[in-house]
Amino acid sequence: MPRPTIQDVARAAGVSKSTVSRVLNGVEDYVDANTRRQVEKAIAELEYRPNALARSLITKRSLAVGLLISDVANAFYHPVIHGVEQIAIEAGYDTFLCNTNYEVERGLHFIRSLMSKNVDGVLIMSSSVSDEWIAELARHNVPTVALDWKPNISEGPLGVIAVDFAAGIQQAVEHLVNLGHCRFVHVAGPLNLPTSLLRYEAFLRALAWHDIPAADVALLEGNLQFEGGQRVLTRLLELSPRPTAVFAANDLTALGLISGARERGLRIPDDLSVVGLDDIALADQSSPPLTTIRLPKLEIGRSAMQMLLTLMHSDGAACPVHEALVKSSFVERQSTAAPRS
Amino acid sequence: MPRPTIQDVARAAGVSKSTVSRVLNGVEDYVDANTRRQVEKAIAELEYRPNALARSLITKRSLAVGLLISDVANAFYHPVIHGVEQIAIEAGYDTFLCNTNYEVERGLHFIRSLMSKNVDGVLIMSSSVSDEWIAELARHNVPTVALDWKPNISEGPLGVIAVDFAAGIQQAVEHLVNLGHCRFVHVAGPLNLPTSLLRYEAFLRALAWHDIPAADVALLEGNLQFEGGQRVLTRLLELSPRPTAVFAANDLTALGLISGARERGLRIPDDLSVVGLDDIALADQSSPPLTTIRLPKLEIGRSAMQMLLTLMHSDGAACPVHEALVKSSFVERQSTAAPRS
DNA sequence: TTGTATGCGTTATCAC
DNA sequence: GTGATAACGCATACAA
Repeated sequence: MPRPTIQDVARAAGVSKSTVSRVLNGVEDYVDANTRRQVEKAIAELEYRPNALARSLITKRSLAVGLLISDVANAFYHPVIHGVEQIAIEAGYDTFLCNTNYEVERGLHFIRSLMSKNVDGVLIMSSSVSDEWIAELARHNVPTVALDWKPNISEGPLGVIAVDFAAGIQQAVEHLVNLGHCRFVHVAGPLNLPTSLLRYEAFLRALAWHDIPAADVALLEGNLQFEGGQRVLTRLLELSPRPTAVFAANDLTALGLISGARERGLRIPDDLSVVGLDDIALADQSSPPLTTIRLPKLEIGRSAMQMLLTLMHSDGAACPVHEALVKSSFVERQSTAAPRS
Repeated sequence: MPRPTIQDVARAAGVSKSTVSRVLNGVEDYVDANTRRQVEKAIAELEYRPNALARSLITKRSLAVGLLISDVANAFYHPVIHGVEQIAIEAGYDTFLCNTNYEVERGLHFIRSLMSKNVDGVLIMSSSVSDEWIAELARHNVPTVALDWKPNISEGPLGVIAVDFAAGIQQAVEHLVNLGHCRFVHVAGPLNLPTSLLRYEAFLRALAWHDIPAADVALLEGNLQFEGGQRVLTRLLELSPRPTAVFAANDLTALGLISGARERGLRIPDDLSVVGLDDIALADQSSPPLTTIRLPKLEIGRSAMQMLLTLMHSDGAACPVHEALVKSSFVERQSTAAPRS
C-alpha cells in the first residue's frame, strides 16, 4: 500500500482536496470547526503526511537548508553543526549535512544536488571554500552564508562570517615571545586556500610587531588534518636552525605534530612549544593539554544560520553582502614553555 | 531569473520537452545525433539542471537515502559514515545525514521528514535505535537497515547489521583474568537500550566462564559519552570493595573514566585497568593508549549501505529480514595491567 | 465556508 | 525519431 495522498484523506473525510489542504496549512483560512475535526480524524487514521516534494514543487520553498563542511571527523565542526541545528530547528528548517571531504569537486556535486532539491539556502562552513561554489549559488540566487570567505561580489543574497584571527594570534605571539622564543615555524593549511595565507600573514605581522623578521619564521604546508601534522614534523626537524616554537593552522595539525614529536622521543613543551588554533574539545584532553587560540564555534554556527534566515526571508530585495565578525582569543595550557637552549 | 526548466531547454533547442527528457535520461532511447547535440548545447548554455523534486515526484525514486546517527561528535560514527558514503556515491545515491542527538523524538522527526521527501531507504546507524522508528518505516514499506537491533518482525524490506560483541569481550576478559583481576565493574550505556544489556550479559558470561560470579561484578550506568564516563568515576570509587578493572560500554566512556581518574590523582593502569569498546581513532592517541575491543566500523557502514541497496532494488518482493554479522576483536594497548594489591 | 480548475517541472504513454 | 498529453501530489486563484 502506497502512502496515502491528500486525495485519500479528502475521500475519507467526505470533503474536497482544497479543504484538506486548508486544515493542513490552516493559518487564518477559516474552515468550519466540524469539518476540520473530520479532516483531522481522517489524517490521523490514515497516518497521512503531506508529500514534501509536491509541496515545495509548488511553493518554491522546501524548509530545508544545506550545510557543507569539510569533514565530519574534524571536531572543529561539531559545535558549529550543533549551533546551526539549534537555530534551524527553532525556525522549522531541516538541515542536510554534506561532507565535502576537502574536495572541491565533491562540494560542487553537493551544491548542485541541493539546488536541484530546492533547498532554501546553503551554509558553507567548510574551511576550504571554493569560489566556484559561491558563484554557482549566487548565479542561481540561492541565499548563501560562507565561513571565512573573502567576498569578491558585493551584492546578492550572500553572507559572510569573518573570523578575526589577528587578536588571538597577537596574544599567542606575545606569549611565545615573552617565554623567550625567537625561531618560529608556521604549519599552514593548503596554501592554495586564501584563509591559509591570512593566518600566516597575521602571524608574521604579530611577530614583526615584536621585531622578529620574517626571515626567522619558516613556513611548512600541512593539510589541516592530524596525519598531516604527524608527517610534517619530519620536515620540521630538518629545519636549520631548529625552531623552538610552532604555530599550527589548526588544533588537529597541532595534535598531529605533538604525536609525531612523541614518536621521535621529543618532549613537548620542553623541546618544542606548540600552539594550535580552534580549541576543539580534544585540545584540553590531550597530553599535554594544548595551548591554542579559541574560535567561538557554537556562535559561528548560530549566527551563520541566523544570517541565512535573514537572507532567506528578505526575499529578492537586492541587498549588500551581509557580514559578521567573530573574535578569537588565546587559551594558555601546557604545550608551550620557555625554550631549553 | 528563476532556474531554467526543461521547457526552456526545449524552446532553445527547437524541440519538444519529450526529446529533451530523452537525452537527459538517454539510455538506449534512440534520438537523432544532431538533435541530441542541439539539446546538449542548449542544456550547457542555460546551465540547466533537472529539478530533482519534480523528477522523483513521478518516478517515485529520489536516489537519496537517509542516514541516522546519534551524534556526529562521536568518533565511532565517522568511519561508519565514511563507509556508507563510499558505497552510496558509487551507486549514485545521495545521503542525508541526520543527527538524532540521542533523542527518540528527534529521530522520529527526521524519519518523517525523510519519508516525506521520498527517500529510497533509511540507514539507522544510531546506537539508540527505537522500535518506534523501525515500525514507522516498516509500516510505510521504506527499505531500512539498522545497526545492532533485535528484529521482532520477520518480514519486510528490513536489514540488520548485528555485532558479535561476545568474541572480543571474551578475549578482553581472558586478558584481564590472566593479569590477575578479580573485582570488576561494567559501565554500561543507558540501561533502557537493549544493546546495553547485551554487552553487559556478554561480559557476565565471559567472566562466568572463568568462574567469576556475577556478585563480583558491579554495574554502573553511563550515557556512552565522555562526560558520562568522567561523572561515573566518582560512583566507581565509592564501590566497596574497590574494583580493579573496568569494562566500559564504549571508548568515549572509557576515555572519560581515564580523564576522571587522572583528575583524582589515580594512575592508569596501575590503580585501575580500563577496557573500552569501539576502537575509535582517539583510542590509540590517548595517554595511556586505550586497550579496547575493536568494531569493524568502516565495514559496518559499507555492508549496511550494500544491504540497503539490495533491499531497495528487490522491489516489493516479500523477503525475510536480511541479517549480517560483523565480528569484534581485542586490541591490547596500555590502559590495562596487573592489579597492584 | 467550501469546491473546481489550473499549474509546479518532470517522466511516461501514447500517437504520429 | 519525435511530439502531444496525461499523470505525480499538492497549493491556490477563483467561483459558488
